[in-house]
Parts: sequence; C-alpha cells; structure tokens
Amino acid sequence: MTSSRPSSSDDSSFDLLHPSIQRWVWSKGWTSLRDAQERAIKPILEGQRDLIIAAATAAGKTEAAFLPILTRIANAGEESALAIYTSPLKALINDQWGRLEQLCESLEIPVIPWHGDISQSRKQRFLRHPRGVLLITPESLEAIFVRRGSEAPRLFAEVMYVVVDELHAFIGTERGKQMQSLLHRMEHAATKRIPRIGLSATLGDMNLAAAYLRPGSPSSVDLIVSKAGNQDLRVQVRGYLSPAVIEDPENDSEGEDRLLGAEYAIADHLYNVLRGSNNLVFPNSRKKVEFYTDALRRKCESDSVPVEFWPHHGCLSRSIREETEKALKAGDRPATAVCTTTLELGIDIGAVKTVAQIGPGPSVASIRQRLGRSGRRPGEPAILRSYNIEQSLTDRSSFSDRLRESLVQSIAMIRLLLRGWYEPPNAAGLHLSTLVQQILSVIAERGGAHAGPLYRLFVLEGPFGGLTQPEFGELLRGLGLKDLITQDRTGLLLLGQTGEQLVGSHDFYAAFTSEDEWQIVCQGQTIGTLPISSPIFVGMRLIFAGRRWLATSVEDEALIVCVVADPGGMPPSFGGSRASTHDVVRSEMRSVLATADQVGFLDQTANALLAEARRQYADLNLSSEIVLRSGEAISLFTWRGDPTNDALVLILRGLGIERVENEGIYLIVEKYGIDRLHDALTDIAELTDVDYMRLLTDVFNMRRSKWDWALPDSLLKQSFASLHLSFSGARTAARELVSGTRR
DNA sequence: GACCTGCTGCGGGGTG
Repeated sequence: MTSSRPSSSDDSSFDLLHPSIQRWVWSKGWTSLRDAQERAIKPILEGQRDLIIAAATAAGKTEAAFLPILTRIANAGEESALAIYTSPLKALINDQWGRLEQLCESLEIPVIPWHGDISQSRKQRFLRHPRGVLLITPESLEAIFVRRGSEAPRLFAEVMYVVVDELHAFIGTERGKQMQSLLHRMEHAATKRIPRIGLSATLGDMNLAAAYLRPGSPSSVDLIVSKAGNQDLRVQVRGYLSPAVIEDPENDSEGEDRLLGAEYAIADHLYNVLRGSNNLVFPNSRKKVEFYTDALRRKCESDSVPVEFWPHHGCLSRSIREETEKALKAGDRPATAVCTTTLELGIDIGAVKTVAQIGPGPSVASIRQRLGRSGRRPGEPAILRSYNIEQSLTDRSSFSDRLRESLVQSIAMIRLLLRGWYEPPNAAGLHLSTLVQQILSVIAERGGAHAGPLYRLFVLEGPFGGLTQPEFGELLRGLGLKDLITQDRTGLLLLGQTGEQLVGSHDFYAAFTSEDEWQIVCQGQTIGTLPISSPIFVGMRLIFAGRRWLATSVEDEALIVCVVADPGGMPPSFGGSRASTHDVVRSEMRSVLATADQVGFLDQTANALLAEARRQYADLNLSSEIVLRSGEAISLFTWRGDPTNDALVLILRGLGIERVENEGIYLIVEKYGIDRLHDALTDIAELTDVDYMRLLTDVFNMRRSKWDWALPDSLLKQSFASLHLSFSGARTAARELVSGTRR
C-alpha cells in the first residue's frame, strides 16, 4: 500500500468513485489515475450519453470504463443492476474476466463470462439472477435472442451500460453490422435507451466511430481521446532481386531453389538481425508463415543454437498458438513469432523490438496496427523492416514487374504511414446478408413478426438505413421463395421449413461464413486445420506448424489427415484472394515513380530497383500517357484503387468487352480495337449509377457473404457494389481514359 | 493470388 493517493486536477472525479473501488485503486499502488480514466468518470456516472474512449493499449481503457460503471452498480445495492461487455474474441473475455473478478470481489458484484467454452451451469446461474457484469461475444448474444427470445425483455430490462471493446474491429464489417443490430434489439427488448461505451486503441476517424456506435445520432457520442506519446519510428526498406525464371521449367532442376533464392536470402537476414530479441515477422500469408518458420528453424538447428522462431496463424491449433504466445510473453529467452493478422489483435504478448514486413502488407492501417507492438518501452523506437522481392526483367516482363510494383507499393505505404494517413473503414456497406440473418433471428425471437414492424425496427429506426420500403418487400418475398420464411393468413411472417432448419443449426449465430476443414492429426493430437479446398493425399509431404510431415492416412468422411514427422515437404496452399488496395495508395505509388526525390530509408538494392522503375516510368512516358498498346493488348493505367478498377472491369464486361482484367495499377484489355474501347469508355463516363447496376453481370461471383444466396439479384448486386465497388471512381477514371483512347 | 473471428440443446453416461 502506498501513502500517496490518486488525485485529479480538480481533485473531484476520483472522490465520486465507490469507496471500495477507491480502496482497490490504492491497493494497486497507483499514484494517479491515467488521463482517460480520470476523464471517463463523470460522463459515465451521469449515465445519459454514449462515449468512446480512445487510448493506447496499455493506458487502462477497461478500468476507465469499469471504475465508474461498477460504482453505479454498487450504488444500486440490492437491485439487479447489470452491465454488458462485448468483445470480438473469447480470449479477450477470459483476460478481462480475470481482471474484473479481482476488482469486483470486495464489491460482491458477480462477473459472468459467456461464450462457447463456458459451461451451461454457469450460464444457467446467470439466467436465474441476471445481475453484475456479463462478458459476452456477439454470437452468444445472438444465441440468447434466438433461443430465449421470450426472456429477452426480462434479461435486458436492467442493463445500465453496454461496453463494446475493440470497436475498430467491428466498424465496416459483417460482424460489426450484426453487433449494431443486436445493440438496437437489446434496447428494443428493454424498452429504453442504453448508453453505449466504445473502447479502442486504433480509431482513426472519430466521426466514423461515433456514427458506428450510435447510428443516426452520432452527436450523442462523447469522445475521450488520450493523445499518444510521439513515438520515434525507424524504417528500412530492403530490395531483393530474384533470378529470371527459366523458360523451360521441365529442364530446370534447380527451378524451385532458384525461385526461392530471394526468400532464403531474406530468411538469412532475418536470422542475423532478429536473433537475441523479441520480434514479429509478417509474411502476408499462412503459406509463407510456414515457409519462413521452417527455414529459420532449420538454420537454428544447423548452427546448433536454440530455436527462437515460432509460427502463429488461424489454422494452427489453440495449443500451438498458445505455445508461441507464451514464448513471446515469457521474457526469459528471446522469441520471434512468424505470424498473420492473428497477432495484430489485442492478445497480450508484451513489447517487441522489430516488426518485419515481407511484401507490402495488406493495408496502411494494418501496418500501423502491427507497429503498435514495437517500441512500447519508454526511450525505445519502433522499428519497421520491410523486405521486397522483385523479378529479374526479360523482354517479356509485365508492366507490373518493370515498374517494380511491390517495392513501390511498400515505399508508398510507408510514406503514407509516416504522414499519418491510413485507409478509412468502409461504413457505406449495406450488409444485406446480415439483414437476412437478423430478420430470421427476430422472427425466431418473437415467434413471428409482421413486415411493417420489421421495416421500422431495422431500417427506419435501426442500423440498416438506405433501403426503400419496396426494396424491403422484395427482400422478404425473396426469402419466401427460398422457403426461409412464410406468411400465415393474418400476414404474420413465420420461419419456413428451410428457415427453421437453418436457424436451429449451430452455425446460425455467426454473421460470417465458415468452410469445412481437414483436421491435421499427429498421434491423436490435432495440430491444426487446412481448408477443404486444399488437395490432400496419402504420401503427401507438407510443412505445417513450422515442421515437416508425411500424410500417412486420410479419412474422407471424418475429414481427418494423419501425419508423422518426415524430413521432406512444402508448405500447403491455404487459398484466398487478393487484398484490396485503396485509391490513395495507388496514387501515392504514382507519385513515388513520377518524382526524382531521394527516399531516405532504402538499402542499396532497393535504391537501384527504384531508380530502374523510375527510368521505366519515364521511358514509357507514363506521366502523360495512360493508355499503352502492345500487340493485341491495351493497358489502361488508372492509378486507382481496386474498388474503382473492379467496377470498371465489371461495367466494361457488361458492355460486351469481356477480355478485361484488373492487374493492379492498370487494366489489361485483349482482342478489342481501340475504337470499340473508346466508345465503351465514353458510355461509362456518361451513365448513372443505376445504369451501372443494370450492367453488372457475373452475379455468381458476387455471392461472398453468408446469406447472399437468399437475396434477389438486384439486391445482391446492390449489396455487393456497396461493399466492393466505386462507381464514382469508375466514372472519373473513364473520363480520363476517354481522352487517352481518342485516335 | 490476404487475413481473422464464433456457436445450442439434448441425450447418454459417469460421479457424488
């Protein structure tokens, strides 16, 4: 116990906390509350308005929210006051339960974790006396509505606050839309407005965050933004040149090693600079995580030094992931994780020295999030090492290779990062797939519902604005056609037979899809999974969990692959599609190529590659030419993001130009004359959004989200376009390209 | 040629 006591500038906020909570704070030896904690007390105690607390990871956001929340619950005495905390991860719920339990012990406030791994008996206990703090996932909340709909009003009646942790992880996603809908339904069941508190370390646009937390009334959201200390950042971008691919791979016995040459050179460098400290390596795919973990482990073994490199990705079993997390946290010996976005989220792994990024990284926002793990100790800089592979050029090299697209993208993204820019989340998505789920869920909750009240609940008053009444009717009729819902003589909507089946099944509660997976089993222990689409056969050698295996048996029905250790192997394919690049990134890439200014953070090879790319840019005259012809192919340099390029491709196909592909910084059109292309682009420059919608073909490929199959075609196109396409970008790009294709 | 997250109720059998 310390003699000094926490105090505030006006010395009053702390005094407002419940005496037992004040004692708890003293017992922790805190000499003062953190900025965010201090500032959150009054607004939360008033309990009228919504609040976002944005502060760095270690700044005590959880306490900022819960010191005043628990004060109010404790003051309510015997009444059944309740606060609900929601989180995107079970692991986070378990973490928070530990912290809150300790704080609540003396207050005699129960803290109840509720997710798929929690026993029925604990859930039953809560259901009998719903009071205290409930820690729950959105999926479990969904399950409560579906399975215990009639109890919802009783359960939620006394909820005083809802806390949404990791708010940034929800904004703009399917799951985030589901969460908004659940919060809205909770207030409807409780017949009162429930103040919402959002927590996050990495919110960029506060207006977007406020609009997410309280749709339709962002001005009722107060903001507490705790300024982060100005962190020193050190960056190096390295270039690697891969030898030219041999024309006849059949007669190239060293083909594989040649292709991997640059990757092994990167592994060597990582081995030399990362050993002896804690670091994170992000190679952008699970397959490459396997490759680098294996390569680095073998180097340690051949040098007879302890292995310091551990794999971490979503297809590895929980126990293997926990082993890696434990190695990072332990602190007694150095550990580096080779990982995917799994270690970008809020799991506590301590501070790391370096973040290594192999290839450009999926987005600037993501790199920024990853960097938040480095340089967390006072006086230590954050260190970013970027590794980039480019191919040796031949006379058949693509524009993408000639312009060194990958290296230039890394440079552009780091320049944007240094300027403080990153991609805003797409808040304009209609998420009609999730609306289908929510309609079925409310019908199950209430045992039937009428169309009018559903429209009011979801569209007029809820989070699915932007849908007209006729469109909503069309959607309901579509659900009827698929036997998801049916209507009785009074007009009441009920679940159809298919609807009953799907709502009753255990994978109804998540808003996102999941595929079947192979279980990879070694001596009765599951070490991880592979997507059902990846080819599996007996005798197959593979690298998995950073080690080498041989598949000895495959059980087709049970989806089990048994493996034993084996010296051979290649990393398996996990599938996936290309990441979407933003307009601003592509435009920054152009300015990296168009200017001659020195980039300060490049190594020698990267410098030479950039100089070469700039020469190509000048030789191709790309500062004024945006349409290049080579043989039968026409390249359209839009220098725009994928939502724009993809929209152009789909609209062009709708106009009959079928051989067109999005190549990244340009589109490539084959076998169509420049005149035909000119006419099509002229059309695109003049059409309206509604025309574009009509032109969209290839509807099959637009089914990406869980319930898209149940949407009528026109609504599917609308939902897809709102998430993935930019018509306004396509129109602007077409206007520019029209002049480039004029003869 | 990216990534990630989540899950009920019931019946059968064992234990106290």
